[in-house]
Amino acid sequence: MSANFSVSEENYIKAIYHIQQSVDTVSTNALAEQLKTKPASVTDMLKKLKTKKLLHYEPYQGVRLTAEGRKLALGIVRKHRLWEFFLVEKLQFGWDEVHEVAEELEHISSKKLIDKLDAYLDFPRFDPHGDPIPDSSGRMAAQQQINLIDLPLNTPAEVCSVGSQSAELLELLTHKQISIGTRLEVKKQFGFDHSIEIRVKNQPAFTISQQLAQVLFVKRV
Amino acid sequence: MSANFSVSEENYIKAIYHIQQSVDTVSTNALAEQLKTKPASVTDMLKKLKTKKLLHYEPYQGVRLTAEGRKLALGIVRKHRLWEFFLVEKLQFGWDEVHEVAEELEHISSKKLIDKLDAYLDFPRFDPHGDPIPDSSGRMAAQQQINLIDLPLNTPAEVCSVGSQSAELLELLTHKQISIGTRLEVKKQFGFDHSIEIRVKNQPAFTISQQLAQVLFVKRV
DNA sequence: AAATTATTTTAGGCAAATCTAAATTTTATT
DNA sequence: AATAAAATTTAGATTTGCCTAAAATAATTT
Ligand SMILES: [Mn+2]
Ligand SMILES: [Mn+2]
Ligand SMILES: [Mn+2]
Ligand SMILES: [Mn+2]
Repeated sequence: MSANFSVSEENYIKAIYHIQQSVDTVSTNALAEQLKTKPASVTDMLKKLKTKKLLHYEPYQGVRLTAEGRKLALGIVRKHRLWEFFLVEKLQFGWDEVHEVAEELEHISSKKLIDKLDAYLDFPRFDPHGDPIPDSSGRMAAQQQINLIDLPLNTPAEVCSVGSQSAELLELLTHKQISIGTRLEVKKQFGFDHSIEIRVKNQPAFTISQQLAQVLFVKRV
Repeated sequence: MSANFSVSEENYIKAIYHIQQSVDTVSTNALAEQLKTKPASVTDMLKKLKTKKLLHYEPYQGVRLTAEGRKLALGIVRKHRLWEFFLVEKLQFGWDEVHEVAEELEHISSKKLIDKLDAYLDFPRFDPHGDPIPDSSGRMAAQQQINLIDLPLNTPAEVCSVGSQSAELLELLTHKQISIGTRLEVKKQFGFDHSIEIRVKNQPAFTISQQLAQVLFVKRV
């Protein structure tokens, strides 16, 4: 029961899982880009993971996780998000500095460890970026985040994650005084450049670009 | 600054450090046994670690850590013991089930993580087995444990670790009602078979074999 | 439909970490 | 000192995960 997979294999499975959230079938190139590796290396790994029955793969046809592959992916996502929660809630990390560390911690194999950590943290349902945490049987709450672009007018919402951690984005967010937890609503949408006008608390409304809105994720409050 | 070492390299460095606690220079065979690998593999790795200046090695001469190697070893030992403390104190693991998990956790690379964990745990000085935890600059308390064989007569002491976790040993300890934290003193030593008579609390004294005494470590209280 | 372009796979190679078997060196014993 | 035994190293393979360059296939454009 429950084989042991390498860090590389786990990273592939998790990446496929994430890409499958938006497309049905995952291409070799998409995986190579996500994993910062080359398409030829991806093909090699796909052949191996197929023999391990973690995914469906036919040459040139792209790839989809099997039920078993999805189960493995959910286990890794669970570990990743629980560790992120731990780092922020207990160790006082900032939400923008936990990802890389969790990228390593998610590969610690002990199931007992992660279940005890879950209990210690009091079974959190969302990680510091607002993403739902699968429970020990792989179930999780529906994604509550939507892109700021898709938030209807005059609907109060709260920023719960950002789609990038680049220094340039963080600089802009700092200047605009937007951070995780900021309450806002959209007052106007401009079709010409897809910029939107938002209002934070009772301050005067201001405009943000399409590019910025696209990396902001919010949930209704 | 501060290069990045593989899990394998780190395990070798830590093993050499531990063996050097009892002998000055570490043999290829001793390392192979400790790491459950073959002497030929050890030789390969020693050549590599030598080029990385972590140890002094001349063919057939055995091996000793350099200052840099020792520093790396202390960092790994620090991580191992802090994680063990975390697992026992926060996650309610038993002291006898933390070693394997810590064996993985000790290779998580973030220095910030380990320093924040240290602070969160309130800078513990000893791990659940009574072994001292190096601080962030590599300093640690002197080893306070001594072998039960070496405890003088009529000196109150407390069991703080056992030299093995075999099921057979644990069965015997359970039967004798000895566990981590048990207070005892040695009442008699028998030269013939090196068995010793000990007394736990106010119960009647009883005898334990040399083999058992040799795997029990205590500190004076 | 043919040609061009993009995607994906194959072929061949490399570095890390391991192994077995054979050769070498050191240590212990006669 | 010579021999036997033990420890260690070398030689040659293997597996994993990655790479580049070339070939094959699929998708798009003319
Ligand atoms: Mn990872
Ligand atoms: Mn997250
Ligand atoms: Mn280890
Ligand atoms: Mn310990």
